[in-house]
Amino acid sequence: MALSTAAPRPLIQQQNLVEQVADYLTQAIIQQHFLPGERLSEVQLSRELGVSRTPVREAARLLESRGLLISKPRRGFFVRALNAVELEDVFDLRLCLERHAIQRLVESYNPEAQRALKQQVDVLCEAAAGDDGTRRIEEDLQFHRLLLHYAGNERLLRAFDDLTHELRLCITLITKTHEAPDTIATSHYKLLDALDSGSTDACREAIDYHIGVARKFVVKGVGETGDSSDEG
Amino acid sequence: MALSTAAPRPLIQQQNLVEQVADYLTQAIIQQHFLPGERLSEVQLSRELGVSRTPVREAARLLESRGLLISKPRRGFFVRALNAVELEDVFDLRLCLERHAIQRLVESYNPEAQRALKQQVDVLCEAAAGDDGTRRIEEDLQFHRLLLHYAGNERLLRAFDDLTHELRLCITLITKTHEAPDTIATSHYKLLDALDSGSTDACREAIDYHIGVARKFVVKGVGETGDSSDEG
DNA sequence: TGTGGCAAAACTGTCGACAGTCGGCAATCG
DNA sequence: CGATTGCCGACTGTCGACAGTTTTGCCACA
Repeated sequence: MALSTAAPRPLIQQQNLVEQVADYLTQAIIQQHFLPGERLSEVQLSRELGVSRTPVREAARLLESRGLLISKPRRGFFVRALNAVELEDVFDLRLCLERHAIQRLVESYNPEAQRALKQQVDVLCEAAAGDDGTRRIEEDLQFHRLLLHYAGNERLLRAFDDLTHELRLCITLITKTHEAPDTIATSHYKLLDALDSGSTDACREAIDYHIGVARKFVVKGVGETGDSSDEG
Repeated sequence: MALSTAAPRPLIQQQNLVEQVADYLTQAIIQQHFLPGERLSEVQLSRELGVSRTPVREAARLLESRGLLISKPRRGFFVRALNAVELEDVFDLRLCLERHAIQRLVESYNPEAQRALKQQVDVLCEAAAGDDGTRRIEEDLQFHRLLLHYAGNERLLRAFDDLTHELRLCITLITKTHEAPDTIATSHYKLLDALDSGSTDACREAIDYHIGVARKFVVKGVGETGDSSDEG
């Protein structure tokens, strides 16, 4: 939210039906009101939301491009189900992006970035102490988003945002396996320390460890629930 | 091409209008039939292609998600114009992805991958000797796509494919500044040699050099034409 | 009781139409 | 003569409808 990239958008914008439907669907999927692999009926949704099928279709296409839905021709849209391999790939790509970002960032580290990141870690720690698991994840992601932002490559940030959509696909799972508050705190402060040190090696080591831990927790969680999907 | 502009009847074989329109638009944009920043009228396009606005809209949304078009609410779709900074970001992300891929690949390098890559370099060299600039680029990209493919991370490959769409946005520009055939050949063989050596450092050095050269050529080309776009 | 096939229902892909909105042009006012 | 306001055309966002396809439900038959 706070990441306004100098976008001079209209101050008052009536939100499209498409965006509203997309938000609704996204939340419904994240909160597992639609289970992985479940089919979404356009007509049923449009009746439910009181709009025509057109905005529903366009919203569904949008979510498909974000990796939340999968469309099969003449069959409709299905909630995407990530299996263990796909989730491993997601974390591998995340590692790839964040390694790059933190190394770019350490080259141009400045007080503004330092302050913003530190503040976000504080917010995150506060959230981590609370009960809202979803908020904990979101603040965590927001920290990493800031990291990517201050790396100074908008395209890199977009790639990361695309990834996080898929991460949110199993957010309820993550909330259950998320680390303890103190672990989160120390883990993120280590990243800040590495940045402060100015050492690219230290940064790389810190981000590798950080993402490695997250990966281990989440992938293990998926393995336990046996969440997988075959499509034919 | 496949979509004639005013054919009498079976304009389009009944498969998937959205994909066909998307292909048509993609080709038209790549071949600069629609110039960067140009506005695309839904009604005009639908009349031109002999379909209704619905498939056109969905195809345009698809191309928007690929970064080829930009939509402004109530204004329509515009051909995306990459400025120098955005193009630098694209190449920076490409470097990020390919560095990661080649280091993953060197860990699991096998004869199959080796053979496929070598064969593609041969194809590329053959294309490089010819006159078709677009094919040269496509074979080049195909080599790198294979590289990502054999790295064994499907999600990484998808991120790369997303990037290449944006690269194709200025493909006519790239054809003009593309390296000489012999440069291309030696450059790609160096990558193969690095992989054969099994050294991660050598691989990283090779890919850094490789992408650095490409970046320099393309960004310079954009700078010369002064291609930029501001949006309000 | 289990199976195969047929008919009905439901759904997606596509279409044309309507209404609200945006940008440009001209008439009006200072 | 320049700035402002109201109007007009064009276009997008949204809708309901139709046609072809897929799924479902049922019944006959082994």
